[in-house]
Amino acid sequence: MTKTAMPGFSPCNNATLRRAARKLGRFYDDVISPSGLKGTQYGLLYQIYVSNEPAMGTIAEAMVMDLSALGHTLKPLIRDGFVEAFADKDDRRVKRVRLTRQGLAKLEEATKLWSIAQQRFETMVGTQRAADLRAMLDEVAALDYGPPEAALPD
Amino acid sequence: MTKTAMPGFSPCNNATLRRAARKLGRFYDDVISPSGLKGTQYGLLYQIYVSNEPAMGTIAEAMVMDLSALGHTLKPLIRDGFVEAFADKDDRRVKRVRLTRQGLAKLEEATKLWSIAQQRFETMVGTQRAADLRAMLDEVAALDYGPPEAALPD
DNA sequence: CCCTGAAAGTGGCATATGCCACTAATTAGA
DNA sequence: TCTAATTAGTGGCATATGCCACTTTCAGGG
Repeated sequence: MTKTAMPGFSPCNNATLRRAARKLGRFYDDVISPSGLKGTQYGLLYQIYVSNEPAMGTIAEAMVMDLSALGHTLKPLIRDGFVEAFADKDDRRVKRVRLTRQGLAKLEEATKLWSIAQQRFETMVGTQRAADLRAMLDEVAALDYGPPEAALPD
Repeated sequence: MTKTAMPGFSPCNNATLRRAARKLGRFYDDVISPSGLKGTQYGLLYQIYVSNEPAMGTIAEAMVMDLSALGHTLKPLIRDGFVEAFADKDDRRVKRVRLTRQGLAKLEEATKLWSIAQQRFETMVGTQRAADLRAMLDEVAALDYGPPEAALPD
């Protein structure tokens, strides 16, 4: 087996994770594309859908995403009328978001496609192994890479 | 435990993978940042380093990355003098790349930082579990999501 | 040797993500 | 109550990634 025939096989956990993310992302994107949404956008609409008119910070936290990055990612979805934002009534600093009627319709349309991708993937790696993988990834996403220095209790 | 205290827990393999990639990416980025490189750039320099004056297409394949995306990502590294490109002598369509003296020095500098991140991560999740995770991710990156339609043999 | 089709990159355009510097709105204090 | 510190977002800037339309080279078939 020539080394050029296989992936990079770097021992770096980060590089390996990104490599897999690129590949899987393209797969989901391809399958979901007929809806006009990217995989990431589908995930964002879904997160908003399952939340209760969440504040931006809440979504960012749930998605383990930078708040400003979320704001950027949200723009095209708002521009296309799938999501609408409004100020919180008790704290005007807080901006909440919700799906529009179109957004909900688009989410439902995309969910059918997502199911195909999801199922195809799970058929290939096995439902149980996929669940194990997600569990491991959830753990990674929840890790607390303690503060670089200081910030110790008391 | 309030639900806002944990990640989104989406059943979507793609969303879960991206979520973990964002978190881990930031961790490695933070630790490697003193070198001035991002985690992705470190990975790219490393890949070039372990290859033999690879053609762009070869790197793209090894990293399971789009060729044009690789070209874009390579620009800042060439601009900063860490990588240099040159045409293949037998096929002028092919562009090969290699690390410059500075690039090699920067890679060595960054590798020390990378080791810290790598070790901190593995201490948290366990060396064996990290290896298992990478194996699973390498498998995902190597999957063949057969052609959408047609393209069947004969 | 000329023409056609495949192969390798480039550039433009759009989304994905982060960090940093700021602004606006709240809350904690004196 | 007026001010300092904190919290939630925004905008700008830079990298990360992809897709598509081209341009340049090669490899073949006549």
